[in-house]
Amino acid sequence: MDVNTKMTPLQARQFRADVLAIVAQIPCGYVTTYGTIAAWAGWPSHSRQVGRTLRYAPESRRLPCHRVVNHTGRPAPGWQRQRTLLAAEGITFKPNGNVDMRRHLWQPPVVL
DNA sequence: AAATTGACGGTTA
DNA sequence: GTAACCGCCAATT
Repeated sequence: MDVNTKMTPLQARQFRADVLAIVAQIPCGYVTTYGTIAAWAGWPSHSRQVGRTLRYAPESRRLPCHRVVNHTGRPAPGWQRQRTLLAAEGITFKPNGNVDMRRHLWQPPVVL
């Protein structure tokens, strides 16, 4: 689709669905970033919308949304429990409290 | 309609 | 390593 035009409501609905589907694929012990998810969903400049989607994502989906951090490895602001959940999966942190992205960053499989 | 906000990304100093 | 910016865009005020 045309990435230079505003999202139609239909596209926004599809985007949110794609975001949730991608999050569901993040393996245990790994994390990915908002920007990565946005790009794989087909809207590379919509990383903020990924964050909004996950914030409003219902618990009933039981998605591993704690495995999504920003590009510096910083956990979501105002959600202290996320760090506990990540640590329980074996995620290691840098001295500054961010996720060690070099070890745990997951990227969706490249389509050849 | 205009300004602000935010679970963000990237560059520069 | 940190901090200050700038770009981004739907939702909210």
